[in-house]
Amino acid sequence: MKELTIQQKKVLQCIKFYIKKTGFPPTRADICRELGFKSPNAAESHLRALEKKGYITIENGASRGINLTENTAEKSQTIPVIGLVAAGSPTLADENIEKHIPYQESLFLSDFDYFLRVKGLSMKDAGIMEDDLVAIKKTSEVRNGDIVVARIDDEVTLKYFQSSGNQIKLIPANDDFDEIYINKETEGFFIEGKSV
Amino acid sequence: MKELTIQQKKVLQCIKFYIKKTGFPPTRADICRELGFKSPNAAESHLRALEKKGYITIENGASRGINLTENTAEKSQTIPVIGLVAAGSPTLADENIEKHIPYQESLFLSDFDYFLRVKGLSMKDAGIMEDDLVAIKKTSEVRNGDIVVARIDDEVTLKYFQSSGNQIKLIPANDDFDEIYINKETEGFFIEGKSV
DNA sequence: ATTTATACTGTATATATATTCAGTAAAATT
DNA sequence: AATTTTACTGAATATATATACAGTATAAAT
Repeated sequence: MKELTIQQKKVLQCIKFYIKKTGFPPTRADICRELGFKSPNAAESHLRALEKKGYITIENGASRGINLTENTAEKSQTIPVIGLVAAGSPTLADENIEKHIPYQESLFLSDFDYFLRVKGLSMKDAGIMEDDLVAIKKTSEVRNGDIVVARIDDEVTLKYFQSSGNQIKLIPANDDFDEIYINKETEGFFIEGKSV
Repeated sequence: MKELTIQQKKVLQCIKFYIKKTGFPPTRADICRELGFKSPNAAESHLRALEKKGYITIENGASRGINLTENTAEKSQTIPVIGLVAAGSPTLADENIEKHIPYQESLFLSDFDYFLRVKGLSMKDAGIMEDDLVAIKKTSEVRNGDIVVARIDDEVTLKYFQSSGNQIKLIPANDDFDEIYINKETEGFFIEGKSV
């Protein structure tokens, strides 16, 4: 497939993002708003270029008639892989990223932000073994029973989440490990995300 | 979530189908065309009902501003599971369906039509073991190297596909089994689908 | 018994939207 | 050196689209 220019890539990303956010494609005006163009024709021209290069199809006459071609929709993106080590990780800071791996967006539409490489066997009874990759979504909205990435100061662990009142229980899926009890308000305690 | 009426379900299905087909949501007029309504207000009313019941959100003023809510988009559907047995299966006829299993549409967007439960170990070197489920897409467009569901008269097997001219080779992934040679035009020979 | 929800047809309209035309200017290609 | 592509602004417009209003009729809920 023909290479895109930087601007064209921006427009394509803008379309993808807009669809992800709203559920439907943007209008010319929407693209202008997102990218700071002052004329709808700026968007129009880029769309026609993207169409010509085979990244999208445009239904003529239809509003929001933009369709990502199969190739574009499934265009492999990359997702960072982060190692679960004791001190301070995971963060998405560059120095913690093991590598980026390509993935088929269509296969993993349930959205997540990164893969966590598991160290240790504290979740082995949940089928999560050493060096497994767990898809993590960054969120602090977790429910009882969720497998969460919890940070206590500089230590980060993967555990089942169980909350009752102000008391939070972090439960490993391995009898050889102990449960952790912690208060919601504890300084330095934070839910980084959950497994999806 | 509040129950939908039959008509409302039809409209919701229509929206899902339209999005799958075109990549963007339908207009009121599109829905009317699909479902045979003669007034755009018929679609409008149904949309407002679907919105009220929480199945969609509508961006006011925007064209095609329909968004399936998370619950609706990920609404578990069911996929049939078919046992791979010698005589005549798999077909989607009711009597051959083991059961329907719910699945998260978002997790398996690469579309397929049914799961095939594998009997025997003829594909073991491809990592497909007895009782594994293989996702099958009904198609006769297959390429060399695809794992296909091939039917010869009443016998159905899962094999690698290799074609040269009119000659087709069906190759098992297990040295204990023999390759099958067959002519494209052979009566009773048919490619049912391929593994995805 | 009255209200509300469902399920439409039919008409009308403001506006959201695609799309064309006329330019300008720089960069890339031929 | 001439042409094409990229990358826009700015204005104009036909039409695609949402949406309100006026009805009709049946079923369900209160």
